[in-house]
Amino acid sequence: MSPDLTKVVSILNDSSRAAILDALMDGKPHPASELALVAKIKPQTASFHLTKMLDIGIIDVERHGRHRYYKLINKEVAELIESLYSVSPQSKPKSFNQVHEYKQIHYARTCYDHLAGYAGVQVTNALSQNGVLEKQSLDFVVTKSGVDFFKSLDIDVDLQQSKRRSFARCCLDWSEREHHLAGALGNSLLESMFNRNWIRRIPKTRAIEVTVEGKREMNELLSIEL
Amino acid sequence: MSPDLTKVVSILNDSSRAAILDALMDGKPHPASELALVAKIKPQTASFHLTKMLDIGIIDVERHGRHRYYKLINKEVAELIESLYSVSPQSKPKSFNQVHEYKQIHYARTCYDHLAGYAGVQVTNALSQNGVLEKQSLDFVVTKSGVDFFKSLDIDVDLQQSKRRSFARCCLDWSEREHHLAGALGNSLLESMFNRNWIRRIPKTRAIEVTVEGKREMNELLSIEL
DNA sequence: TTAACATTTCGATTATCATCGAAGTATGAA
DNA sequence: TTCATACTTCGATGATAATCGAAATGTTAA
Repeated sequence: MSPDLTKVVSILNDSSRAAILDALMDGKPHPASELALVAKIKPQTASFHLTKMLDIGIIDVERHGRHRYYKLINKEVAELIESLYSVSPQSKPKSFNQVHEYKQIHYARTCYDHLAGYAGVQVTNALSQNGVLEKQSLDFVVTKSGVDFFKSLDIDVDLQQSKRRSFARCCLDWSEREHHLAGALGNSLLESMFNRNWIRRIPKTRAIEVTVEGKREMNELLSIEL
Repeated sequence: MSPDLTKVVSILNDSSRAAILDALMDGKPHPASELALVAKIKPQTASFHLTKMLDIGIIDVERHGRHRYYKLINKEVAELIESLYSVSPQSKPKSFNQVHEYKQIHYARTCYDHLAGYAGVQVTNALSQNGVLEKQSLDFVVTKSGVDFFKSLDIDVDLQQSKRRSFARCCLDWSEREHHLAGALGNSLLESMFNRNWIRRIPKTRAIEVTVEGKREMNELLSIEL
């Protein structure tokens, strides 16, 4: 069951909540105090917004000791928000620092639990061009040779396919306005890239940097220039 | 220059404005009094909303005598609104009458100045399958044989292509969640279908009905069952 | 137990905004 | 001119909602 658009739209209509959701777009749990900080509001106000978002069912809480960790309820919500942003470009950044962040987040970032941004779209397109994936409506299917490709990255395609969650969805990238790979396969690929030290999280943001090693390996494997 | 998402979102967040915009989605000019009527608000209130939408630049006015005709400023805005609706299904209709309207509008409607809904998507898909169009990212290109096909409907592809406005865009259909044909070519096709009496406007709505003649001809031409 | 901390609930304040009555402007008709 | 119509502007009202101080709850650490 997908979330109600009008509710999500009214939630997104407030700048504090938009900031909170942006922080949650990495798919990981964040404590309430941190979310208050990024939205530049007092903890009470953040709590007010968080219960509101809990009520309409787009986020979830886990209690650990005196902390409460909030996260997006599922990847459908992440994709809905991502696609809402993709329909129109966001406002231009102002300060020097903003320009830097803007570049980072456009280059590579996590979208829920898979890779997005320029790098995410480049990788996805390369996988299509090299005959690993084939786009089929709004999903990808893995080709025969694709199974071997993923095996070389320690990803068991059959295992991923058997999981309950959707396997290999197209997710609309707001910065590139093209599709990138999402779903269980997209997540496995992201994890594999972390394990191989091809990519690294940039602290305090959901931006990602591609290591020198990662650029070399991916150039060799997929003929892409990152 | 595409409209600012956050502004459009905040505009769409009000039910009166949503009703007005829905009425304007047929791309044609409507007098202010009519818009007040469909939104079930007093003329002053409608005027308030209309000036607001004028300010952010998503609608336009034409004065004819004592009337003022409002319309969407361009098809980009129509497509933005259409795609905002497509990311999540709208609420279920209640009354018998609503169910009827719901069915009509899902079956076929105008989206700005091209054909949308089940019929619109069917026609677009058939054009792809019959080798008339090819999807290329978020646009369509007309094949060699496609040029002849359109000529048989009195549409000069070269002429349409030379126009300033975008030629053959993919527009995301909110009811079918698939792409249909938009742009100058989509508009020409709609006009041609009206001229041939294949389709007809259903008064007071932006719903469209396909005539018996239209069903027969399109079945013959494109092998689709409408 | 006590103190510090994370978070929420409550209550008050303030800001924003949709709504509509009343009055004003412009146009067309008689 | 005079009246009706279409629409807008102005001003008041009421509803909604974001914000935060104060106080309460619960949790950890000493």
